Amino acid sequence: MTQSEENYLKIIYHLSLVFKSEISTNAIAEKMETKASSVTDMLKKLSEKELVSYQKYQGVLLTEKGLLAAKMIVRKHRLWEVFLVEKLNFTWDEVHEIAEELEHIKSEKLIDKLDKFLEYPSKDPHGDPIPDKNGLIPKTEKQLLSEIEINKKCICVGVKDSSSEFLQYLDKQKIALGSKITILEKEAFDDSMVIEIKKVKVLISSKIANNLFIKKIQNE
Amino acid sequence: MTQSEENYLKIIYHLSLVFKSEISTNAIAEKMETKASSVTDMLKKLSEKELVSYQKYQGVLLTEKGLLAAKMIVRKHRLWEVFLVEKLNFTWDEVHEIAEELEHIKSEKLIDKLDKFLEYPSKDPHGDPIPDKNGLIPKTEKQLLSEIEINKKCICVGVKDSSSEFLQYLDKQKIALGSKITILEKEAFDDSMVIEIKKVKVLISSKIANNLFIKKIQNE
DNA sequence: AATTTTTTTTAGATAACTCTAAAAAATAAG
DNA sequence: CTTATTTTTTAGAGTTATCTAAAAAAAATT
Repeated sequence: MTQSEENYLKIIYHLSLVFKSEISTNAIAEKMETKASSVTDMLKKLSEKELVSYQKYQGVLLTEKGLLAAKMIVRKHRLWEVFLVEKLNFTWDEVHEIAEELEHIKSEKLIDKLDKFLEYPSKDPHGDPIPDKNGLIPKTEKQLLSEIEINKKCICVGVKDSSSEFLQYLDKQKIALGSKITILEKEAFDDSMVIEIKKVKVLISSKIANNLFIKKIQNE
Repeated sequence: MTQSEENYLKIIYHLSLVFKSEISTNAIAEKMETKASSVTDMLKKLSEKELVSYQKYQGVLLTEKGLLAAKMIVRKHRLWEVFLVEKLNFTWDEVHEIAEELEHIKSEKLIDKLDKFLEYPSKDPHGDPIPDKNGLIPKTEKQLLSEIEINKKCICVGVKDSSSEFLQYLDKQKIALGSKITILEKEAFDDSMVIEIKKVKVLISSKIANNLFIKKIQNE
């Protein structure tokens, strides 16, 4: 499988988690930052290899085989991210691009040994789950901060947007995975909120609240 | 720089360590397992980029710029090999192919952090020196086992051939980097020798003796 | 239901890297 | 020093992945 094929598969996979039905040519083109005609060519190729089921003008779905292949790429990407942060001391906003390259290294043994070296992590530095070698993905209940009621306590478990800008903003506000957050106020007009984190009150816009995954703390 | 360009540069570099003068098109083609015509095309391209100085029919030499670029690829390759052996517990005969892929990952910061993580190793798992970030290569005096006189004691410091077959043969004979070797007998007829290693006598063919680098032990 | 707009596909072209076959240059041999 | 051999380059073609522009199909609008 070429690097390009792997990139397409991965993007189709991510899109299919959002839109449960067929993925359109244009949706793929936009994510890949390429032209629809290029996508059509690639879809034919992936279809030949039985990695996707593709009907002209109808979009694509991953086959079983394609789904597993996509999960293995995601597994590699996220394991490398853990390595970069945990072992090489990269910050969480720096690792995505490097992992985009590392995820294409072809050696199952390498990934299994890396997994062991990292002590079988279940989440990457952004809180996203790491598929195991059979493609099984650890389920975690998580909600967007924007969905939580006032006065609730919760814990930050992931980010929806993992762009450097957003991650660096979180760093600045001292919000990290594992941080405890209490919602003090909600402003209905613009959906902003005031939260308390490490004894400090912080104003959070709706855009931020819509990109931060949290888990409610039980028994509180 | 593309992966292909990097591979050519690296091979020209390795060849230029053996043949000190211009490297021929055919020599490169053989090492790259490709056709001479493909090499000619690439040499023109590398020449355009001022990575090699190339005169039609006269072979190539690396420029300063090309030499440094080649050394950086070698640096990456060898650092990744150390990582694979030291951290992921690969054996020394398994790491070459994986490092061939890893060496093309483009991030200077990654390599510097990897270097630090590995505590700035000066040699890879086969005893080859690792260029530092400026391209400086730690010099080590080493000789082939075949060049050593009878009754001398020496220490194994590297391999000339790093094919899996040779490395696995060495493993079988319990010969590793750092092993102490004493030459007990030399047979002039076929240049074979008997050595003692870990109290065991082993017959070594001339082919083996010509591919094992050793350093004489001083004061003995 | 017909028309307009959007989406998707096809057709043809380009760039990087490779190949085969033929031509040109360099080297070796008689 | 002329001829034969080897080496290297050129010319033309194939592959993969991309693009633009035009055609075809699907979806939306009047």
